[in-house]
Amino acid sequence: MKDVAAAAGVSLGTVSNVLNRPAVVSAATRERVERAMAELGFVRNESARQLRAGTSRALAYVMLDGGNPFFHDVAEGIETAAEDADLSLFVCNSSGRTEREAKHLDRLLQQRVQGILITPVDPDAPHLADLAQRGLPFVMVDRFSRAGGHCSVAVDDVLGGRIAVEHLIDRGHRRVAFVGGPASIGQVRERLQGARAVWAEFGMPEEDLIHLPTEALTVNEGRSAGERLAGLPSRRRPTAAFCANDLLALGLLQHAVTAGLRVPDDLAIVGFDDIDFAAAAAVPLTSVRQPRQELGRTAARLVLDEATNPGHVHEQATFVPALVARASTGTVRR
Amino acid sequence: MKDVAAAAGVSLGTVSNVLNRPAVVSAATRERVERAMAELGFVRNESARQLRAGTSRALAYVMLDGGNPFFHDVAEGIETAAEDADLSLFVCNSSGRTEREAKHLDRLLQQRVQGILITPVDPDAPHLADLAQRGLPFVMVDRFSRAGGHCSVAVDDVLGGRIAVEHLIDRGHRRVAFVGGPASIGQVRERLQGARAVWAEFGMPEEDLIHLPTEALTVNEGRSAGERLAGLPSRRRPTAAFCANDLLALGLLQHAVTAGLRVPDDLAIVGFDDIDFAAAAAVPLTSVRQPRQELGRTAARLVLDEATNPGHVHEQATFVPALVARASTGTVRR
DNA sequence: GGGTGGGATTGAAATGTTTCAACTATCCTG
DNA sequence: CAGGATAGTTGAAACATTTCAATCCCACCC
Repeated sequence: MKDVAAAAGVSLGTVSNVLNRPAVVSAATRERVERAMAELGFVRNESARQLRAGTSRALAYVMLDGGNPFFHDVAEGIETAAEDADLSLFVCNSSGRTEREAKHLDRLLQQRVQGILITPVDPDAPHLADLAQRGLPFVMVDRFSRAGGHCSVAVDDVLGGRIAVEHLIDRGHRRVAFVGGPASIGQVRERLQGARAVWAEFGMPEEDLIHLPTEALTVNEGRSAGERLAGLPSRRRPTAAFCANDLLALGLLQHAVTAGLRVPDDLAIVGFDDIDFAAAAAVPLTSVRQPRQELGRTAARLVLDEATNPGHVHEQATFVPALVARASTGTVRR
Repeated sequence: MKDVAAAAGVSLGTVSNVLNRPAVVSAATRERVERAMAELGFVRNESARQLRAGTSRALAYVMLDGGNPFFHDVAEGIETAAEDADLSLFVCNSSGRTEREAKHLDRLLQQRVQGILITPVDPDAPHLADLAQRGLPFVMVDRFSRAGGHCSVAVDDVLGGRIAVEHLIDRGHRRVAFVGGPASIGQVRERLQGARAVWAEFGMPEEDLIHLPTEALTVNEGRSAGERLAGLPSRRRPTAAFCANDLLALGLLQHAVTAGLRVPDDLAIVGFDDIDFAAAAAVPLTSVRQPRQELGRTAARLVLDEATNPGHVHEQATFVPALVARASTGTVRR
């Protein structure tokens, strides 16, 4: 800026005015300054601006699993909202590892981001409580914590579980597997809880809703669950599976097809999230849709409100999931 | 830092020493300062550090399509390398839109990142030339530009096209479709070029390698290509398709299966990239593998070399793609 | 007791912006 | 023509850190 000022024959303050309050400087000077900037290839130094401002013009989203398209879609939603507010978005990926998450948060704190959106590995981890108590605006995405003291955005997972299993009962299934784990993930617990609730309401025997636990919510784990499922004695073998997310469902689907099972006739499958690959699977996957972009946009809205509005009150936004029925549960069982 | 210094009864300089050269300060003072930092919840201000240092401790990757898992894997590779060098990585997504890419680059320039890795929308866009001429280290990932003046990292796409089509010829196919577009994407052109080269070398008639153009490299476009393919008169209809990437291949696969075609018997399919979903498809997809993480790691290595080593010379790293044969091309045609 | 060496600490400058009170020049009004 | 309003411009302070030359203090040696 000093060089620009010299080149244009004006003071530093004027250059700053051109940048920040163009209206107050005369057209002629403005033009001269702008030409000087172009000639010198001037680029504003963001760190100096930040230092002066005390905060960076950025939000951050720390996502749980970059390999899961679901989170990518959430990030898209956040990004559109951030763009509207003229903020940058830093996207970080904890890959499900607590220490990586902590490292990212640490860095973001040092960057003085305006707010943090996070889908945490563990919603009750102490480093999250630190954040809140530091007064940094933050919003939990797709998770709740017992603690409170912050906003959160998620769908009603219990309801999602109910919808999925009710759909299967509707289709005539009387023995159903719930595929998902580990139980440390709140989502998994709640989806299972919803599943069990409808199951009981329809008067089905408890032991006919079989829980096949997995170690993670990945395609690989879905395949391995498929193997275990195939290994069950045929009179105990479920005719349908409700998977805690679409990656599991895709893995299970793949195993089923390779093993020569017909989907949905031999095995019906319901996933969760409704990622784009679900519709694109060779047997298009019935899934419980979450409003992914909407989730992201709302989260961004909340964090911005917390950052700018002194009268902000924390809010737990809950969205309603919806069943998207496709071929993988297509036929009614006799 | 001022507060910390006051609390610990030392000068600013000493606090800085504790942070940056702990060895020079006596154990007792260090301990006192560290306690003060903990008590006050001190967090280093990154913008001030940057302002002083003149550059941020970060790299950036601007990817072309966040919805394509391929780029996510590349980003993972970059991130591991960045972590080793103790740098942050900013991941941005241009979503294939030039103006968004330009906006991201502009921001990154303002942030004074140490280097930029980019899979550009158009490798010859003027704003990329600007970068190079500004002296900012940057590396093109998965793309080449005619211009030179920078490093790049990619696989040999012509060879990839050769491998794919040779595999199909091997399997007995005599009429093959190439699915991909738009031609503005260098990758697409080169993969097609490789395909045509082997096709000619094996003495096949040119008109039996049919180009089905697409508007983008997405699952949806793959499906629509499937419709066009099914619409061909049966004596012109190919028995196999080589798709410019896996998303197209998955879309095509889905359409084929829904339309009642058997894969690979009625239609064999080869994709490109070997993303995780390829193996997980209901008919596991034969694909040309790119070393995705390796690509990212190498790109990061190159940009760091350019940033730190004054004797740096630009390098065009080329990797060799490999065929991963799976069920979608499983049987030899009579 | 004076001098030396070295470890520990300090103070000041520098980094590139933004902001705001103060200043100048110009024009208008009575 | 004095006085005041207005538009445009300026200068200095502040932001939080790092660096480095300078200083201080102490132990040790002759």
